[in-house]
Amino acid sequence: MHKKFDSQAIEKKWQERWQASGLYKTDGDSNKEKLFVLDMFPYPSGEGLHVGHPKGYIATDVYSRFKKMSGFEVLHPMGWDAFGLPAENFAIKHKVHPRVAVEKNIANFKAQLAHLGFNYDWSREINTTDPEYYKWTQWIFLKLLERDLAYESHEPINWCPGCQTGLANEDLESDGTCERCGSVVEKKPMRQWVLKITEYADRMLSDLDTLNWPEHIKEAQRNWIGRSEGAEIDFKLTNGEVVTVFTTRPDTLFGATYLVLAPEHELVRQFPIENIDEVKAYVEATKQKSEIDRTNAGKEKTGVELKGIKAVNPANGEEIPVFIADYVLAHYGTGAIMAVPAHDERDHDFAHVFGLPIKQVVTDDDVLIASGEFDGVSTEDAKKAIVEKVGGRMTATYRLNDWVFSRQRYWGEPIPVIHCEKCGVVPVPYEELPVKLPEVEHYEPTGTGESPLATIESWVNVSCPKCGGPGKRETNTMPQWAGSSWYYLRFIDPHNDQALVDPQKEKKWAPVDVYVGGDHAVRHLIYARFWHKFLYDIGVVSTIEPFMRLEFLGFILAEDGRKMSKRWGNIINPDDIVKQNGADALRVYEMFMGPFENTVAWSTNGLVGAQRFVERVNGLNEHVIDDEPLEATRSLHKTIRKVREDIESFKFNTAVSTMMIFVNSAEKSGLSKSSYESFLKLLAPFAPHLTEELWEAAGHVGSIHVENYPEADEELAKDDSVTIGVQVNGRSRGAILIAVDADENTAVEAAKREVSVAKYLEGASIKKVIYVPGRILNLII
RNA sequence: GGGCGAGUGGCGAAAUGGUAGACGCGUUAGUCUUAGGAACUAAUGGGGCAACCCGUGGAGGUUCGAGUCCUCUCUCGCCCACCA
Repeated sequence: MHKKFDSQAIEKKWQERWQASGLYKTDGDSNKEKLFVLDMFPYPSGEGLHVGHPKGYIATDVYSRFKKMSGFEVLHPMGWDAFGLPAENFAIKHKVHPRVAVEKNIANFKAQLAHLGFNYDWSREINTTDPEYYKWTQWIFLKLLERDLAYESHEPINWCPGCQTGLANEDLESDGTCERCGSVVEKKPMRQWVLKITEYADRMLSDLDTLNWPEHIKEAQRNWIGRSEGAEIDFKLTNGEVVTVFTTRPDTLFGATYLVLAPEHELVRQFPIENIDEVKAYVEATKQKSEIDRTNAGKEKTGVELKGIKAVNPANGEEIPVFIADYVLAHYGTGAIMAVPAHDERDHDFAHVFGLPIKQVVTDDDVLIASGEFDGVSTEDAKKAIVEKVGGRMTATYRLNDWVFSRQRYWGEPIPVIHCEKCGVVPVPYEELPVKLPEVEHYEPTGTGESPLATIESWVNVSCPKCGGPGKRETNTMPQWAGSSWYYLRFIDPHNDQALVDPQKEKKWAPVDVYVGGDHAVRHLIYARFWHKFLYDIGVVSTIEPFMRLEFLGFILAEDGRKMSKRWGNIINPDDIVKQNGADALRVYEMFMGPFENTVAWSTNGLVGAQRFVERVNGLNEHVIDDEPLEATRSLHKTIRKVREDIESFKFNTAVSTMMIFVNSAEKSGLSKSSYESFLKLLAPFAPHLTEELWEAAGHVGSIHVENYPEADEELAKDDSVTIGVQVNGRSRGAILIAVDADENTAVEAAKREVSVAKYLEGASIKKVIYVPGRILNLII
């Protein structure tokens, strides 16, 4: 029977009691086995939550409640990733301090989350914009600087004219536009701070194997790091210089008929070149081009020959021409290539435009020809041999570039260094951290490539910590990804002002055991892994990886199949659902919608279905009887077994459906009080409010959420008879009900008695019997 | 162009190689009603009066038996991409 109930009253009652009793506080001194369950913490936007946001939070809530009830001490915290452009842009538009806007947004988010009954330990709440927090973000930067993993560079970087700030490669869409504002990103030479993430490329790649992550996320990371095995080969030039090229195909060296340098290549500036004006013009023209224009694969190849200079092919001594062309990228490999038009499509196109020789050196069978002593050698064997012969080096290169780490915006962590005329870059002494963001009149970017901080002279002008002379503070700030690259560690020890994290506590809680989120397959996870490995190297953390298991979630679309957005007016606020249908119904529905990793459209009808289920549970005590039939006991224990397995593997949809099946059958058969209470415990992680209420109504004093999660009794879960399908010649012809342990003869005899089967057996002899007990009987006639 | 996934009813989806479509939504019929977008009962992949036949994107294959394994192919999604 459905039994409606006042969900709002029940939810309010228990949410208040839980908070008052500190039920969800993590015990840092517990002797229980630890488990760190973490959500990707949200950016508290002004829009508030829509019903899609809590999906992951519900999952971690179910999982951590389940684990707590299974005897684990669970660390399950929440915090705010609150630096970044949206807050700043909001502040500019509405003329309020970003801090004020962020505080307001956080209060709103927190209230929305509270209505869903999550079991977060709020005493560990963190906020990346809190100076006590970003003190340690700055501390990490100084440590990186100490180890030469942070450096200043003047190379051209991505500049977004819309946001008026430099960006990392990771912040660009694949079409070369800014992921925030959609502007076409330009290349602009400017001073910036860069982190040597490439130093960790190999470790980030190989340690992926140690992680329990979805394969497609690992693959996305491998793609992003983009390791290519190949060789560096030196080409001598006729003017005495040497150009080093990177190639993955050293076996084709004999087919290299010209050399191409990136227009930005440093040697280009140093050559005495006959057609220097033409070359300069081309270099200039390249600078003007956006990344999109330059990397558009379909367009005709352009370039300029460096006249008066030839290169010598080290394989055969041939003199070959040298070009600059924009299809060669300065920041990949060595910024120079040997061109093999016969075996590379791009080189072929270029050779075609410039009328250069095309020399085939590999057959269709991957065997070398026209390669002197290497003729007949396989490409695989030739690679090493040729590199050795010409004195090259086998090496690897990466698509990944160092991390452009400065932003010319206000709302971020100040980079804690001081520029001194005498001493150069001087780190702010550790004891002076945090370098707090000063108050400013205007947060608008200056547009000059300088941060708004540069306009506050009283803040900028300081004395050099080293020599005491006049110095200027660094006015660039860190990117939004900084604070989120280590926040999981702060949850372990959120109020420590002496260390980033206490080593004892770190050993107890790290790493994150289960990490849940979506949307950040590459950036956040790459950056966080990089910082974690660095923190490992300097002894702050004890594990080589931060997140052992990752569960990637699929989003919830609006009912119309589009993304929920203000623009489409299709946003559903969880507060409204909580009011109309109840938090438990919302939670059950979001877990039931489909596989956790699937993106599924919201369905109000589906939600009502979940609500009906919750209401049936509310009426289930009316079916409690003194002696339940064996069938009901069996059903309970099978349900327990399945629900436990499903929660463990994040298959929440089938966990819910299993419980639905149980309720359906228990309503018909009746169930004992003990089975009823076991079921309440089983459902408690999904519907914490109602189960708590029913638990109390059943006469219990303590919370259901500290009860032991039910365990299946395998003996009681066993069926004694089972229906199995019967096939004749592999086609289904009926079914028989037999004992689970029935032998083959019994099964065959039962099949012969079954009318629907028997008619196929008439006048035929059984040649072969395939009998899989409990599964299938197949008779071959 | 390269890589990784995924294709099952009207919809979200289940299914250690063993009666495909559990569970939920929707739909249909009925019951009860102070007529409501409530609840309950039953039916619900397609075709056929029926016995039966056909069905997991398509074509082959392995197997007593294939949604599941193998080969080829089509479509969609995601990631990377003038990356040498």
